[in-house]
Amino acid sequence: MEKYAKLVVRSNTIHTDNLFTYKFSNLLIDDLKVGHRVLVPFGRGNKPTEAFVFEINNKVEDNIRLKEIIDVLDKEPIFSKEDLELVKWMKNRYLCTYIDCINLIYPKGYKLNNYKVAVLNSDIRNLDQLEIKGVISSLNEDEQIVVNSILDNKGKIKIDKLKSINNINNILYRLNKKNIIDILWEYKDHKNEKKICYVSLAIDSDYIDEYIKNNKIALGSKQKEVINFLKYNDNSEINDIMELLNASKKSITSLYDKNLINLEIRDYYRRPKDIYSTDYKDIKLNKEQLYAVNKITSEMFEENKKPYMIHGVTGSGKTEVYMEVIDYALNQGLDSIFLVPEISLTPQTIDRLKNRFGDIVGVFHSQLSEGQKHDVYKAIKAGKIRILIGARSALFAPFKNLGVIIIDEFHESSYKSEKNPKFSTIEVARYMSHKENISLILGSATPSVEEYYKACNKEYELIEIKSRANKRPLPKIEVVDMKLELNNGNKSIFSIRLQQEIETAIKNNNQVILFLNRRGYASFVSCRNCSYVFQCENCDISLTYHKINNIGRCHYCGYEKEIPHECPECGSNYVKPFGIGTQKIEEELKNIFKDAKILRMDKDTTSKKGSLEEILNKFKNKEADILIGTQMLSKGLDFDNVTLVGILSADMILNFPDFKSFETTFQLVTQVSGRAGRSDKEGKVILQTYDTDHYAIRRAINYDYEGFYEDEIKIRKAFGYAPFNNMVSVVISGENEHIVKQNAKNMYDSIIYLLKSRGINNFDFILGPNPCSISKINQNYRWQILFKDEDIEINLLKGIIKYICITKRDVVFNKEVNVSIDINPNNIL
DNA sequence: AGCACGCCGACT
DNA sequence: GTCGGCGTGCTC
Repeated sequence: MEKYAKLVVRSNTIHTDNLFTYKFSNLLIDDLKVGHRVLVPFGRGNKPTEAFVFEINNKVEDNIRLKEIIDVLDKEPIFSKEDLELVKWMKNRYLCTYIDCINLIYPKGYKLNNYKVAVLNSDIRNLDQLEIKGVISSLNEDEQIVVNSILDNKGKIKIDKLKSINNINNILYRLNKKNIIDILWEYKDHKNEKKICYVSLAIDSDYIDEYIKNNKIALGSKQKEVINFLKYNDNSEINDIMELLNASKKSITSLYDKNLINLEIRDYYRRPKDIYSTDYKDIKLNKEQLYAVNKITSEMFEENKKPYMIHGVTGSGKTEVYMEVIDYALNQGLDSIFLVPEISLTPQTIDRLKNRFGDIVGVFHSQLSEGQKHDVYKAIKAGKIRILIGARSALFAPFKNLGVIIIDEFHESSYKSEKNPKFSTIEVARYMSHKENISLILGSATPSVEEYYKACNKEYELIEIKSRANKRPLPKIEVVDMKLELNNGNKSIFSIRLQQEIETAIKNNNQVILFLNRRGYASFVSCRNCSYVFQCENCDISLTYHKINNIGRCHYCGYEKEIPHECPECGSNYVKPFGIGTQKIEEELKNIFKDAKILRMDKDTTSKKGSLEEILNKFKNKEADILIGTQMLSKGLDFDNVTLVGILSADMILNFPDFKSFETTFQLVTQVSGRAGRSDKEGKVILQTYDTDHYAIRRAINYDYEGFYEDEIKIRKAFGYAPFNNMVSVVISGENEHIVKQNAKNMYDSIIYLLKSRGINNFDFILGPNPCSISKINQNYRWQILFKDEDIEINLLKGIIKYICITKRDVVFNKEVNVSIDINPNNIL
């Protein structure tokens, strides 16, 4: 009997993004299942290629010549039926390729090792020595060299090894034509699975010396050392022993031959190191927290339950609620996924989980190496990890009995992926929770307006936590009008009020956090004479000034340039940095508070591994009075001794050209303010702004989320933004500006043509084509067309975009442009 | 994409 | 006749 498999091959292009049909023979018929990873010959050269089985059928529709599956790559299928459904759903939802989705669910720990070989043709192989010699002598010199090297290598050689020979491709081609050699693909199955050898004593440590003496076993001095070492460190890794005792592998394995030790090969699981540490506190839940826990745990096994949204003020102890829920699930045999916006910014949360649950807590995020990802993947499959904390990609961990998904600070933009597939973590989690009856919990002090709207429409079970866990009131937020400040002659970045408060705080031995949403020293450098602005050479972005090396740096591509004293345009000496960044804050602060110890936390000071933890630890240990930072300090940090938070310029985000900027401002002000007064000490917040009347500011200083929501939702409705409409962004980019522009226009025309043919004549829902706000990144010009699903059904709209951008890609677009589709993008720059 | 093949012009 | 470069077209 013969069966047929439809599968997806690993090939990084939309041109092969299809299900391909292969047949497979009796050999595999019992072993091969849907979800298996297999090896298939692919393309004209039949290159061995990794592939994923999506369907298995007994019949095949049309009689195209089918190739045969070579091999099954794993014992068990790596994907469940649900996984494959999820892949198909995501592909359709985000208009990406199968492989994009597969890469999320299955880390590419496995590398196929492909190579081409030249072998003697079977006709030649069957000849006797003398006849072969005859054939060889009929060849030219080059050909003889090649055939002889094949003969020297037992009739088969890797083509790579012949590369030093001139014109090798042609020689091989000719030999192949003359029917002397065949050229074939071969592969080596190289699994990226580290194994580690563990060494233990075969005899009880108390009796081993006696055993050696009685049996008259002769040992070298190194071997004696090893035995002694094992007496106190039984079950050690062989590598450690070799390193610590400077022993050779042979000296250890010969102990095995003498029956003194056991060797055991086990999977090696690299645990990421923890640097940050907190003290364990025994915490009693308050009424509201208990209600939340009971609500969620009591419904855990109910079908068709709604996802939960916990709206709890900052410091309301949401993490405690999550941990209780995880604990309950654990006791019921269910595993949990705990998602955080960015793993590197949440050492405190990781630590709390590890403190409470120990070794079964795993950490997963996209900065792990492929090997490390694979380790975590395997540990989860083996049941060694029951709770996984991680960034958005952790959502796809291969738990068998997943019971709980928590999305903490779910309003954060990092939950929307910017890479293919450009998925929304909340959307995918809701899909999974619905399909597999998982308890989904979204938590935030400042829910996104979109999701809160859905909660109001009863799509979520809304749980409010209004009291802070420590029963302290939220810190009072005081607004300082920077216009007045300027009128009164204060040109500094710091208002008089803020300076006073900083001084008081330091005097009382308390700590201060200052927040500014821009790193670097100055936002741009320009000439006062001719208003020339220093720009990145690769991007349409002005360079941010970094004073340390007197350089301008592009925050998009990393381009750096030394800033000259003279203007390259007009030659004047009036080149000056403008705007403020965290570096400048630090500098000015040092001038005002000469004795204060200051730490700065932004992307520039935390890029080195462990440096973030170092800064946090230093601040926690009161080695500094003031911590200056960007966004990254708004997230969940817990410092007992901070009594003052200064928000230096709330306008920076407010004036950002994006429909979400008011929401972002409200969220940041609330989140940053929440860093003050987290323990027994009362906290205070000073907020500096030029726009004291803006509703985002006014609502934020009163901690009035509902009020802000009411204001904001009206605006969203009036302008047709989320949650009332979906938005689809298509960005066309490439090195040739003219072709990019032409292609964008081409796409627009094609879409108009298609819409007209369907009787649609109102094109108001299409914006563009226009150059993107950032019209060039990394030497690539960018044009954009934006769509809203106003007056058009979202699936029709997506169908049309899919048809133009994917199905008819080669007709509409040039080969050298890149087309990127984003459903509900975070920003439209 | 990435691979193989074929066409063409240059060179011996 | 031989060599190597590039353009083209397909992938069960």
